[in-house]
Amino acid sequence: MLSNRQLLVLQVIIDEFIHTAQPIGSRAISKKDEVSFSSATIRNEMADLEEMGFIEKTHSSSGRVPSEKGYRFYVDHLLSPFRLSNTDVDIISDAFAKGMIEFEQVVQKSAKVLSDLTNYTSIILGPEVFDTKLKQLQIISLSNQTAVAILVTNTGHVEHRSFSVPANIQSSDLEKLVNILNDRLVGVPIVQLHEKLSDELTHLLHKYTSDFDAAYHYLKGALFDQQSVQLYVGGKTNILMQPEFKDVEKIRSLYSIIEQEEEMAELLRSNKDGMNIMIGHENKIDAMQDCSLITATYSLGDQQMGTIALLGPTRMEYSRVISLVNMLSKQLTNTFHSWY
Amino acid sequence: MLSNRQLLVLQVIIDEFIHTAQPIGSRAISKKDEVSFSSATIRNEMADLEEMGFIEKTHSSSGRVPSEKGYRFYVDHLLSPFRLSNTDVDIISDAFAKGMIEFEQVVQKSAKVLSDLTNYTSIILGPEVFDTKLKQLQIISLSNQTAVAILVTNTGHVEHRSFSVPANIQSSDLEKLVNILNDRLVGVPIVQLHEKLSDELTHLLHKYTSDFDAAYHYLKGALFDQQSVQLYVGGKTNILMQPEFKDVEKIRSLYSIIEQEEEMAELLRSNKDGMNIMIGHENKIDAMQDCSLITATYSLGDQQMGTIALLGPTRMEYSRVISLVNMLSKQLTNTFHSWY
DNA sequence: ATTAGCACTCGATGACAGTGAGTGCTAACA
DNA sequence: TGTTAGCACTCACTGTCATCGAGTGCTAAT
Repeated sequence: MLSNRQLLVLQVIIDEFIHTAQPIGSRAISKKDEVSFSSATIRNEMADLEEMGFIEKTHSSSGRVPSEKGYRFYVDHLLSPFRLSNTDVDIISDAFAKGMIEFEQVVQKSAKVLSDLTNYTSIILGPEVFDTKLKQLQIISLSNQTAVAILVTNTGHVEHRSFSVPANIQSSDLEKLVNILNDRLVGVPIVQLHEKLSDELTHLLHKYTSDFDAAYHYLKGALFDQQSVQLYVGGKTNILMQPEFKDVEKIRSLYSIIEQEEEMAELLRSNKDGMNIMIGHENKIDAMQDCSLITATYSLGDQQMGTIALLGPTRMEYSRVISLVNMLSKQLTNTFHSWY
Repeated sequence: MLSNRQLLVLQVIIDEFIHTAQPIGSRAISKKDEVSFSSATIRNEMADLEEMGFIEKTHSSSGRVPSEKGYRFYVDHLLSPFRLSNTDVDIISDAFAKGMIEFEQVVQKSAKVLSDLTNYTSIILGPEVFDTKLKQLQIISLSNQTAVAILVTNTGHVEHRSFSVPANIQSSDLEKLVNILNDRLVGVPIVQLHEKLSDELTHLLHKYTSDFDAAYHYLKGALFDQQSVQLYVGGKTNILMQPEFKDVEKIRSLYSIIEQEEEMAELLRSNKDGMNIMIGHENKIDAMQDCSLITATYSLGDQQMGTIALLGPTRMEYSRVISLVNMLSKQLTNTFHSWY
């Protein structure tokens, strides 16, 4: 395979390019302390590395730039275990130090910390609701015609929705309905809630007046209309600071992808457990072909819960970034674990 | 002041520039149907208009471009009452047609519609809570150590916050506390809630065990910690489509302003009732000096409630945009009015 | 008062040469 | 045989120069 010297040269090229975003020439490499060969020797090695597809020229007499295959090799074989700086560790610890209780809060904070530390864009797929159970259902009348339905889960998640109450339904009817629903549904996993609500209760409700039917209809609409994906994005504008995105068109296409929450969620969900690194064209999505996407799952117990991701240019500070994503996913897992 | 012909020329220049974003030459103007003078005549008028500061050259032999003073004159004196197209009206009506009940929902939708229709960025300052009253307070225990506090207003707004319960507080204590609080606080305007909570209840609570003190402390923290500004932004990426923003640096500074919610809210709040148009340097904020900001207030009864704003380049389609902002603010006012 | 005509300005475009950072190759060397 | 010095070559980049054309301002004719 690759000689030690070739490994060294490749490593230097990628390390350097990651920081300067400029093609690297043989002379620059030979001047590095850890390299003790002349530029001519380096040139030979570089020609070989290019032939093998690990590096590329931008034009016939330019320095070399890592190819996607180069990056892939780099993350697979050349990454030395990276020690996060104390400040990095401190910042993350601090973020988790304050007693946070809500999923949303924790995840939001994580997204912010991750994007701030990396200057890339973080995307976190919020905790999926596999294990989440209904804690309480409430309906509060606001006026004769309006009411707000509130759903609380055992994880502290609160979902609410206002709806208009048809004239023929009394607020006392609603109360009764809610009582029945609470009796039957508290403790039911959220994912089964819709089903349970339909299956078990439809006939039960029919025992009572037909008003319940209408009420049920409205309530269902109120609670299950919007299946909201929990996607938290941090540092969206960090993309603008990367030199590879000085083209407004690129930025636009990337933003429009990120904003398609359903697709992004699907993309993140599709990753396997643990850490995943997608480099350039390994990403299916067109607008991401100049980007790398690093994902890691976090979990509650043995249930996978969500995904934490970082989106940046292929020229990414992989070693540090991987450690950060790793640490954050562990922190999330720990935090959630400590709650139950 | 300005002769009719000068008015005509100025109008043509601005109308044209708004659509092409290119400097306009005398020949182009003279070829317009509504203009029946030779290019030489136009040139003389343009020289005068320039001397008066309404138009500018980008270089010594270029066509003319409107100055900020020109835009100001245009919106003050040259805007013909604009009839919105049927599709525009339909889209807005449709958006409000579906029975929406929550402030958030309505405002969010408005922001989206406005930015979609204009291709600019809309910013809506959500309904301020002057008239909003507490409808109900709830505390739901999630586990021994955690609970979620839920606050519902008469406007259907739901605010919630999880918090950890100190070991020495029983969930029954919390229940009692909430009962007391509800007795005393339901119907109290949200703005006074904090004050009322401190003033009236502190001594009352002392009657009971000191545990209440701690519970009160936690509850207060849970409910009043974050005074969240309700700022809804729509079409943030529309900025990227404007030719005046092909410079990434400009985009960044603009985004960073928009993201400073507190400042933006303050800016929007500072506008007087009715419609306001700020052109270029009339905006205090540096990053907005190439932009125009159109704001309009919407209201509930005679209480001012919030502000709807549209941010675009100074080269803005003023006539249509003003009508749209106007219509939307009216729609918001109507909608909210119909609720009470 | 209007306009035709003309000299002038200046950004944009393309051709061209010079520069320099980089390469590949060859021949000399340890 | 692996390494390196040397050299010819490539090509992006920069600055200069001429050309072009859209536009102006001014003057003189109508």
